[in-house]
Amino acid sequence: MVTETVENYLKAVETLSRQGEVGVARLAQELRLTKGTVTSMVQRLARRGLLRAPRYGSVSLTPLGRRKALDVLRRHRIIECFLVRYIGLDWTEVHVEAERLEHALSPRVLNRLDALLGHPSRDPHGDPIPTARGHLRVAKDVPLDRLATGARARIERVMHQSPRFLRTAASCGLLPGAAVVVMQSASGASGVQLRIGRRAPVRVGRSIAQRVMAVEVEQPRLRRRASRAARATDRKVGVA
Amino acid sequence: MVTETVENYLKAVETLSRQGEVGVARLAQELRLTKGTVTSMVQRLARRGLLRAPRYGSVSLTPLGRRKALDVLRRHRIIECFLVRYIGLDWTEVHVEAERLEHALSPRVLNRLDALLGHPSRDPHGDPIPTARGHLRVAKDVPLDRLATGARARIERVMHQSPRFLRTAASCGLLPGAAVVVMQSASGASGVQLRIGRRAPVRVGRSIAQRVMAVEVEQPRLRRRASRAARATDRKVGVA
DNA sequence: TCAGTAAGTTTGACGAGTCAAACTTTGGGG
DNA sequence: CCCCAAAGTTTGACTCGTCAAACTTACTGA
Repeated sequence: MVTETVENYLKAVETLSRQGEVGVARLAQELRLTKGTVTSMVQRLARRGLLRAPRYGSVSLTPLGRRKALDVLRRHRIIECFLVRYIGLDWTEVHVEAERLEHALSPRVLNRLDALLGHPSRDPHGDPIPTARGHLRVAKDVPLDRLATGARARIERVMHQSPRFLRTAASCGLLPGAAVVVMQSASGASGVQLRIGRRAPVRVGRSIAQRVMAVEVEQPRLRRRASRAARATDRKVGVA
Repeated sequence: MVTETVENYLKAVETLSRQGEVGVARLAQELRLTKGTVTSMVQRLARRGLLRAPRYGSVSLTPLGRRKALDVLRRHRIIECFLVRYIGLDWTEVHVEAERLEHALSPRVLNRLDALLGHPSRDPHGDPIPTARGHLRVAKDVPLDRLATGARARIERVMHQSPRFLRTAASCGLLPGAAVVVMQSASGASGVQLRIGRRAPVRVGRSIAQRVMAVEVEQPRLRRRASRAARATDRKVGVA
């Protein structure tokens, strides 16, 4: 039987492994447990064939474990969609709710939700939803602070769970789907200067720019007044 | 912290106590645990002030415990409504789904659901929904096998969790809201003969008749042929 | 090369929740 | 009045998930 706890470990390994090696310390931090706890749990899960845990090495999912992890992730993200669209929760707040509900959702209810939502491919944060057969589309987006000056891009994902963070991002227009133009690319610790949609340019701090993912767009849409240099002195919408 | 397990114990005590004394054996049967397990858990809950557990006596809820029990019940029943109305599950099947989800529902989501549903007062089985302030309307309905011949009544509740049972009841028209006329009251082990809605009369077995609750109705709706065979003789059920 | 530190593991302990099996109490029928 | 079955309790054991603290390993940089 896969308990809630086990599901959380698998989910954590899956998500962390998209950003590098997954060590015990990293997992412990993510799950808010001690290293010792994680070591022993990870060893048990390895014995159960859900993940690989080479001694002193990086933890990784077995095909079985990955399957189950994507299953949880699918439930999580579908619930997020549902909470936003039908229950009317704000997208900045759904994560924690989904975290609780994801473990209590039967396949039957999940399928109905999925159908009701029209089989969405992304959750409200822009993260891709694994398919029912356990396939997860790999995103090829890039954090804002890796975009060059002049680049035009579309926001794909805002990768953070904290409502605080998400509200900040949302308040300056950084939400999935938004069009941005890089006025001044990231350098040093100073962040990026962006024009987001039709708003006046804003400076976005590193901590945010690293967590907001975008894809470049060649044809932004036809514009007549291409140059609108420094009209941005008022309107201090958001800083970070 | 009130765990899922604790919630289930409290809910069981609450529901069982509406049908008599709540002993350890009864609880154990309901929760599908051994008597020993229940004894020890019940003692712990008593220590925590959630219920009273006199040695060798009947278990009962303290005000605090009752409050929490009704809270769970409220979540359970609101979810049932929701699953039927929005998710499109059949009312005969929602119980088990609600059983899982009830523990994962935050107050915030619960309130949204409640509002979305228009603050329903009954769940799909006809059971009353406790209010947000912890008040539960006492039903004054009566099982079908206590109705006299000639009685006209409205089905209020179908008190069973099993989809099998509920489908059987539903298939002969016994669902909350249905109008029935007792053609022949229950006697011995032979059940009741009923006319349900406009259907042809059916005989309903004891096991079902005991679990389907109804309230008598004086004016069934205007009828022209007021006088009929066996009417005034056996009205021993009426409240007045 | 090697010391210091970060990462990982082990150990011993604990609470929750459970069972099986032995034991005790209660209450009703002969 | 006594006995016995049903109800309730106790005991000892187990798994899961967790922690703190001691310990080991691996890596980094001086």
